[in-house]
Amino acid sequence: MAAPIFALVDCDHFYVSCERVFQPRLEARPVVVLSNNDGCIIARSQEAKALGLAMGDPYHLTRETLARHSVDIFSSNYALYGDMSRRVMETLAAQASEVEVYSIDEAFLNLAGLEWRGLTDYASHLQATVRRHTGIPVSIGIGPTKTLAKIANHLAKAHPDAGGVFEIAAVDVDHALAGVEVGDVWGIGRRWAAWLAGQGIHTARDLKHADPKAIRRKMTVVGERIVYELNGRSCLPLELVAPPRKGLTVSRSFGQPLTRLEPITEALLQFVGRAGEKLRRQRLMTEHVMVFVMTNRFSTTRPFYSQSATMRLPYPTDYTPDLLRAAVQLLERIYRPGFHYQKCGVMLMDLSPAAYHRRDLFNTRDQVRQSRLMCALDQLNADHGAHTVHFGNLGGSRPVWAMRQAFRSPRYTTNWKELPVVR
DNA sequence: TCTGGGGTCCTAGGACCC
DNA sequence: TCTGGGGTCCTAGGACCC
Repeated sequence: MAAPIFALVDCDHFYVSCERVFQPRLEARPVVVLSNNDGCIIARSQEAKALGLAMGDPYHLTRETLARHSVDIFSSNYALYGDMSRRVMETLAAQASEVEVYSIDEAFLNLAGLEWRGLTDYASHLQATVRRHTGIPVSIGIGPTKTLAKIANHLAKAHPDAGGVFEIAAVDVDHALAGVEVGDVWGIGRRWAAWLAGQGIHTARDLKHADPKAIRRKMTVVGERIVYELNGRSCLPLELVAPPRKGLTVSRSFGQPLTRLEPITEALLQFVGRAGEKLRRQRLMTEHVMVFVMTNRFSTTRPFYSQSATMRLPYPTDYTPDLLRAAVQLLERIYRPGFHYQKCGVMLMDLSPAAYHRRDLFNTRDQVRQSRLMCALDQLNADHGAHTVHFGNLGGSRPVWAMRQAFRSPRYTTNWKELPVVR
C-alpha cells in the first residue's frame, strides 16, 4: 500500500468566516467572535489580529480597544457554526476518498494516488470548491505526516503569497522548519515549549534533530512521536472511523453569580436535559453521573470553591428522569451556602452503545414506554426549537442564570424564523 | 460587574490478587 | 541476617487539542 500523503484542510478564522458568509459587509473589516457567556475572544479576522487582539483575551479587558477600532463583535452561534462545518465536511468528503474530520474547522485527507494531478494543484482546486459551495475560505498544508501537514498549513497561512496552499516536500524541509517556533508545533503547548527552550530547542528544526529518547523522558511517548513525525516517519494514522466517545459534558457559566440552591438547580436541570438529548442522539447510555459546581476562580475578593460528586447508576440509562434524579441528589451533596457560584455542569461517563442494553430481562422498568417518551420529547424539541418541552421550571421569562449573549447573529441556516432575507 | 466549553491521552502510584 | 514478583485495575494529575 502506498504511503499516505496527508493534507490538513483548515478553515480560516472559521467562526468569523461563518458570520461573513451572511453579512458580506464584514469583509476586510476587523471582526471577533466571543466565547460562551461573552467571556473571551475565540476567533479573530486577520484585521482583528493586526490590532493586537489575542486568542483568549477577556472581552471585558479589551472592550475599549474593540470600541476604538469599531471592531464588529459576535457572541458565538454554535447552531450556525456546526451547520456550516457540516457543509464544509460534506464538500470535502465528495472530493476525497479518505477524510478524517478532526475538529469543527479542520479535516485531514489522504492524497496518496493523486500525485499525477500535482498535489498543489489538486489542493487549490479543493480550496476553490469549498469556497464556491460554502463561502468558507480554507488553507491547506500537505506533508508526509500529520505533524508536517499541520506545519505546512501554518506556513500556508503565514505566507499569503502561497495562495493558502503549501506542500512541505516541495521546499527544503529543514529551512522551512527553522522558521517555525517550537511552540507552534502541533502537540507542543506552553509548558513543554518553555522546557524545550531551556534545553536550547527553539524551532521545529531544533526539535526534529533532538534525541527522541531524551524527549521521551520528559514528554512521554507523545513527545517522542512528535520528533519522529517531524523526521517524516508517520506515527499518527488517519482515523477514518471516529473512536467511541468516553464521556459527555454539559456545563455553562452563569450570566451572574448565584448564591441560592434553587436557581443553580434550575440551571443544572437544563444542562442534564441537554446531556440526555446528546446521549440519545448518539445512541449511547451512561452508568456514571458526575455533577460539579465552582465559584469564580479569578476573584480576588471572594473565596474559591470547587467540588464534584459522582454517582454510579444501578443500570445503564439514557432516560432523562433517571439522570435528573441523580443530578439533584449530587448537587445537594456538594452545594454549600455562602459561596458565589459561577458555573456548574454535569458529566456522563462510562458510555456504551444503547443497543447493548435494550431488553435487559432483569430490569423491570418499562423501557419501551420510557424510550418512546424520550423520542417524542427529542422530536418536539427538534421540530419546534430547543426548550419547547423541558424539565424544570423556567418560569417563562429569561432565567437569572442565563448566559450572556449580547451579540448573537441569527441562526440563518438552522431556524426557519431566522432565515436570511434577500432584498 | 465582567476571564468558554468540550474533549483526549499518558504516567505514576496504590490497592489488590495470586 | 534474610520479608517476592508480576499482573490488573483504578485514580489523580498533568499535559495537550480545538
